[in-house]
Amino acid sequence: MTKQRPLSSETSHTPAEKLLAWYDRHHRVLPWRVTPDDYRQGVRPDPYRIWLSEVMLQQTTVEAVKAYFLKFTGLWPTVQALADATEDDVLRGWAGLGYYSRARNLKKCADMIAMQYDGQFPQSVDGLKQLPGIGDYTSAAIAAIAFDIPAAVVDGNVERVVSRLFAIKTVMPQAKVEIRKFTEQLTPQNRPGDFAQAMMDLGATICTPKKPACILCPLNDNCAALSEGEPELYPVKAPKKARPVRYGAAFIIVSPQGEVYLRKRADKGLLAGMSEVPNSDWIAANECATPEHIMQLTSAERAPFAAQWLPSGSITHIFTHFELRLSVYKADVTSIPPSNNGWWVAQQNLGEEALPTVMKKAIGAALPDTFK
DNA sequence: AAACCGGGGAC
DNA sequence: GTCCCAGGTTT
Repeated sequence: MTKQRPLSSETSHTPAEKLLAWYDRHHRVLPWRVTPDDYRQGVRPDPYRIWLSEVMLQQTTVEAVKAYFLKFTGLWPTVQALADATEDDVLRGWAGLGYYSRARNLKKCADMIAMQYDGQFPQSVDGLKQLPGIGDYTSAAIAAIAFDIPAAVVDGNVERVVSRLFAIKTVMPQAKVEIRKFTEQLTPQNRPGDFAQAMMDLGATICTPKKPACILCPLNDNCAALSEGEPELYPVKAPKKARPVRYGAAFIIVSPQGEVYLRKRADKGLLAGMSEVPNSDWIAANECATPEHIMQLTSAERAPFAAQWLPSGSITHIFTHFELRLSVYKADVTSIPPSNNGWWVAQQNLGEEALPTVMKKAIGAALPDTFK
């Protein structure tokens, strides 16, 4: 009696089994990742490195994270080492990566693990989710990848893959509930960590937002969106709102020794706890704003004190929810009026400060050789 | 549910 | 220019 064979490429393998077989051949090699072969040899991921990578990867591309991950693990190889660092150390290390509350929560979390958890990460989704900076996605990702717990790991890649597999018509973010349910249904008991990473690799390399490579996809037989003919229509998203423009002025203050004057931003709100050059408030102007009004918003009259302010160009910087246009002014001074509680930094040492990109742009406009 | 919170790369 | 990236927190 011969065994019945399927007529098409459709087999009895589950989507998870097909995806894991694809992952064994096509997985990305990343600095924080244990390869499937190494995992079979008994190698296990370091929960500290998985946590660190997952926080860095929140809304941030793999390519951008690599260098920061290597820098952080070099400076702070363990969660205890990170707990022993200062918050300013961590913010300086994070400068340029964005979403700086991640760095502040990272430090808080390291302190908690060191002080209250005996240096060990909780080995459950619920336990992990109690920690600062660890939400639905990151708790599931650490549980799955570091501890091989069959948690449903749903990031932007998985949302795209699953919404296409099942041709989910519900608009985002309302569709997240359905997507989670389907992801739980897909997640296997065997190799859940590799399954989560495989879903993300599939979304990053095959099931891409535009022009997905469906011909190469191990799940193309299972994909309802491909059957419909336009997989790139998923996930369905609502139109986005326009980004308002804010205006202001930044002031590069230079000492006789060529140092630049910096100060520290408030510990809440935009760029919290980071360093800055003195600058005005950033005011939104609607489309009806007159050129005179914008001139006023970007004027040297908004400086923290009177000086010979030299117009030194302007910069534009895009934040998540507004666009910022700053006029930049420079002045050489011999002293700073009191109540400007900042500090002086030699120009060649500015790279070691916790300067967000917008501030590096402003300094670069007035002092072009600073960040070469 | 919506707003807030960076920066950069691909197109 | 647009989109979106291994999202979390706050309101």
